[in-house]
Amino acid sequence: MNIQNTILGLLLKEPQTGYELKQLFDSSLAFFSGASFGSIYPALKRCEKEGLVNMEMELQDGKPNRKVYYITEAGKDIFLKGMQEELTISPYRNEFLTRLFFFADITAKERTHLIESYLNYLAMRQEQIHSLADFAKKKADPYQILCYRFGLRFVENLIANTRLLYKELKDMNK
Amino acid sequence: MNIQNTILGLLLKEPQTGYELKQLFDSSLAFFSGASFGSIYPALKRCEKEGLVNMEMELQDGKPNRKVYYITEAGKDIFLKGMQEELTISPYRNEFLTRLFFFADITAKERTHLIESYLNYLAMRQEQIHSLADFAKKKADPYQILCYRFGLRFVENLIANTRLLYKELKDMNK
DNA sequence: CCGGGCATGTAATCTGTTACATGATTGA
DNA sequence: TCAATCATGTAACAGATTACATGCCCGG
Repeated sequence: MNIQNTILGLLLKEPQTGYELKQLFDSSLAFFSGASFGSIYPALKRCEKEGLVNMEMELQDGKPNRKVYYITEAGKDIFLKGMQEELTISPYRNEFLTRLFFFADITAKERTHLIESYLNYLAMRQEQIHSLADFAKKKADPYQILCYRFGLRFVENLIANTRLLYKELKDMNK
Repeated sequence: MNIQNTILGLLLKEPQTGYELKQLFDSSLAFFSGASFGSIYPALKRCEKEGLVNMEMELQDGKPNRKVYYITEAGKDIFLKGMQEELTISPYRNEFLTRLFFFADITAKERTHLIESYLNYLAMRQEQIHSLADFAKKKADPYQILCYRFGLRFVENLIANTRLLYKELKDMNK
């Protein structure tokens, strides 16, 4: 699922502006997706040109006008096709594991620091998901709640795994 | 860590050709990294131009000549700088979780199929790591063994998590 | 005789981010 | 007064992949 199809999926739930889509990418979707304005706005224009969405301008005073995008039947078709395609996972690059692979080349202090940085990062990710509890309770559909719970367990597992690694590292020097 | 620095790290352990580096990316590093020839060969050329590696041609008959690359002191410096930089994790896109977020839009059959596909994928990943057992026992340094063990637990957790998700999904229809 | 392994490389393409540009309002 | 929020957009760049091009040897 590229950004375009993810946007179509979001518009299927509710018509939105590019700005609001960005906020969704930064909150509800932040754990497993993301997008910058530089990719959202061009994608919306492309979709409009191809008839996948319609745009309606909402005039505002004081603030810039809002361009609200609605998905079309053609857009829905494209989105569903993407959802039904065989699942192909593009090889994902894990920065932490790559560095761990080369731990022999740095000092003990640097090793410790890297693991602690990673644990800090994971704590931040965990908070990020926890902050979605409200969304999960109020606006999420049952499957999005599964998604939320899956994410929670995923981070918990990662943290436990990293702590174990930390322990193993310490035990090596005994 | 971009591909260039990963290559430098590998050359620090042992001088290699681009072809051999590709094999490493496809085996030992496959779980958390990856690279195509189209990125490896240009990276090696760039490194040579910048004095980060030296090249020695090994003439072969029957087969094409091998270009063996050796890391230089300058190359080692660059690699270590990369290792010592603050850990920054670029937001990673999870194809499966993205689709799960939109499960409400597809049929029950398609939902089941997607989860099963993901479990198949994870089983493949698990096999991929298991196939490194020999490497871990013979050629890996102690930290690479930690990396290997971390990876094993990571997939195991993911599989358990996905099975739980599967169960939760089934329980929804009761 | 054909596919796969060995071995190198380039060009076109893709998909996205970062940085820049604009500009009004609101709250600390 | 200064930063943040609302709101849209473009241009330059980055970092890779895919497909193509070459060519010999070996085993089934």
